[in-house]
Amino acid sequence: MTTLLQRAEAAGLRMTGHRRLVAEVLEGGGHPDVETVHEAAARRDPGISIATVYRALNLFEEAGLVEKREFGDGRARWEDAAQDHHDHLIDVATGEVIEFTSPEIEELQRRIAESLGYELVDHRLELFGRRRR
Amino acid sequence: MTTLLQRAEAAGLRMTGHRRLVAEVLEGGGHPDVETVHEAAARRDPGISIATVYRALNLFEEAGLVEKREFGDGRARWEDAAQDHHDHLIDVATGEVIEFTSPEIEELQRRIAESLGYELVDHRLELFGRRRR
DNA sequence: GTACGTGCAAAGGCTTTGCAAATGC
DNA sequence: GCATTTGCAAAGCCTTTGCACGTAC
Repeated sequence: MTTLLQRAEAAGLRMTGHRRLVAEVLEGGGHPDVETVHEAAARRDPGISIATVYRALNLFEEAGLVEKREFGDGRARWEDAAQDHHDHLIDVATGEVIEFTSPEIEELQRRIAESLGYELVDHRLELFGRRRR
Repeated sequence: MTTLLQRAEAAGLRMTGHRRLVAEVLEGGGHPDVETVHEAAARRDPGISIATVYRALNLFEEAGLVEKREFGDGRARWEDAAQDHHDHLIDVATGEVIEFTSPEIEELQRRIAESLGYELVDHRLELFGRRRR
């Protein structure tokens, strides 16, 4: 299992201290927004600016190493793209994000796109739910 | 079949001339962004400001009459909520938005949420595709 | 030494908002 | 008349960017 850092180096990116920090934060998992990534990185190197975090995230995204998500609250969330593909369920009460996978849904989506005359290149699926008591 | 205007009145909203214009534009269908709604409304009454369009759309949304969509390009798109529920396929080459419905996917989503211990309250599904030749 | 990375502050894009004037009922 | 709506411009929020300075190799 390769780390984000290893994949970034394999992609030919120059991995400076700051970029390493951002990569390590993302490896911590979750779906942090930019500010959260910045705070976590700044805990280890207070010198890192938020502009650098933005630039690093965009750089990683262009290289296909991380994924940008929009959950509808106006700011982007980021996650390591190394993991298997998954979708998200957002707890409407707490904002908690739960990951899940469903080969069935993936296949159904592909078939729907096809029936409309399209080749599926990407998709976005978010469920919003309320925890059952 | 009720119009957006009729539903807005039924909801107790004061439907001024400007709000009527915004409602009529949305009834024209499609997935217009705010600027597009404003342009269309201003064609009929050049006096309407974009602030009023924003306020009308948010008002309608709070009343559950229209839906706000985010397709990842940074601006919101709006549509009349009267129609049957549907999802969207976005043509990655042209940005064209195609609506579709799939009871199978709806049901699958409900079951997935349930298996995670959640009651599904909403969802968002967008497919991104490339037209097949 | 040259290209690249970074901090800072300014600017950009979309959206909201404070305020005074206009409008609806 | 009085509350609500509206236009305008300013401000807010997230994100990007210009520029000068630092750093990597």
